[in-house]
Amino acid sequence: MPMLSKFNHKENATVKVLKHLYDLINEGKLKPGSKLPAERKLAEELCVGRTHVRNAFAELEFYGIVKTFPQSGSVIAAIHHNALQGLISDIMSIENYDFFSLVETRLILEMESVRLACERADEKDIEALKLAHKDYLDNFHSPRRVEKDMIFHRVIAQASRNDVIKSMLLIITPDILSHYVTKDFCSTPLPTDKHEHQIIIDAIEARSSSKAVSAMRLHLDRLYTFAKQQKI
Amino acid sequence: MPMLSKFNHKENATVKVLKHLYDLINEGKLKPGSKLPAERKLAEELCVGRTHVRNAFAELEFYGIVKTFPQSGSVIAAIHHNALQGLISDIMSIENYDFFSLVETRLILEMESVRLACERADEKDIEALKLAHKDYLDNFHSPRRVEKDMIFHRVIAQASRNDVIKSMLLIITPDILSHYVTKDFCSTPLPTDKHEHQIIIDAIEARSSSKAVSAMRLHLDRLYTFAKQQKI
DNA sequence: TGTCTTTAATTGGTCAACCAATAATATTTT
DNA sequence: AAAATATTATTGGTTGACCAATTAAAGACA
Repeated sequence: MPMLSKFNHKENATVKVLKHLYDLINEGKLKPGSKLPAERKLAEELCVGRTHVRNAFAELEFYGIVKTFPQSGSVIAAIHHNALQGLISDIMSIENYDFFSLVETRLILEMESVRLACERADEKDIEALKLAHKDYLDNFHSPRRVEKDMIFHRVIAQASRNDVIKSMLLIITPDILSHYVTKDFCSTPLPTDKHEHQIIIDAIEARSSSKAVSAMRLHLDRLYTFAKQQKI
Repeated sequence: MPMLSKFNHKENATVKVLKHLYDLINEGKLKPGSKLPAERKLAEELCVGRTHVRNAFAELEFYGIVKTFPQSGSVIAAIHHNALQGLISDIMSIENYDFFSLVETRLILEMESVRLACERADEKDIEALKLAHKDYLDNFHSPRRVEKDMIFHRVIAQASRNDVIKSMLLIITPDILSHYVTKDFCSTPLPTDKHEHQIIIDAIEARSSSKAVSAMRLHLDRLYTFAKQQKI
């Protein structure tokens, strides 16, 4: 049950608020760039607790279309009402993601991550990478292997010097993990994994981004194929 | 002030809870996979309101490392304590992202988005794309142009059939927008933008992913260059 | 009349009490 | 003694009240 949204949308109270804001925009009662109703007022009008209103506002703020000022109020982004409605609509429709999309996205981000790492990694990064790989090898036959692999990839993301990509991987990787422990994927370690990690390290050290990217693709190919056939 | 984290980290009460959990794991008092302390208990121990504890738990749940069960308690992910600490540490360190990383990530996601759209878009998607472009052209000399452009790109993301990428773009695009309205970027429309959109549409319709990707790169090149020189 | 000061109302942020569901314990029954 | 049942305690979820800061309004003064 992977989520990219902070809130569980089974709780309809929050989406009720979002829907109401959507309607207010639709009716022209809430102009883009203007202050939106006070939390208490909205809560009373919709007969929901103020907590839910605050949750809705927080989610909108997360997506950058609302800015809340303490003891003053909240304002909605000054973009056209059609765009606003589209954004809110998208936010409400955010639910659980399918496994394949998660894996596909991870593949993309990991490939870009390692490509950037080739350009930007310094000696310290490469040292950390080698250490993470050693740690991975030491735990190769233990259940910790999966987590050590995760750490290995996080070190690469760190070396990419792009905190946005790093955070995005941070978000989706645990979701993927929880998915394939239930599907009993990766229960037995493959010896090829050892070499694949080493190839990636060598490519980064040699600053060969093409080699690093293709090595990363190969490394994640089994997961990708697995996700693809799960989809069907 | 772009954030990828739902919570404002200026409020130190929440990070105080995260730090405490980190310490508990460090001291071995909180074992991976076990139940973590009750919200009330933590709140009292740390002399903070339960709201802050709940915020911390919600953030950890967002990143998939805790799961909360109503009227029962919350459990922490059953991964090795080193990995857990790394995740919590990363979460706490999430702050504002630099503009360049945001733009770089957007470029990556947009290119992949349009590549997938070439493979997966159906007639309905292409129709919506043409409509969005027409809408863009109609507002080319109005301040709405920026939002219409945003919608155009969202239609592409929709056609990519990858909701994870779509959501990620949804998160970072408003941040980028707010950045370059303050920097007075894109204040005057460039005629080339019109043709660039059209080239992308044609490439998608012709299922030519290489053309579509390079067209997208070209389309975002001005923004990318702008972000690059802002970085210095 | 116009400006400054003071006061009252409104706002988001925080907290503590309450609710229903769960888990643990005590009690009864077989 | 063991199992089933009833009771109590604990849990996350929710609500309403309170707090300090801000804003709007009213009043005083020039």
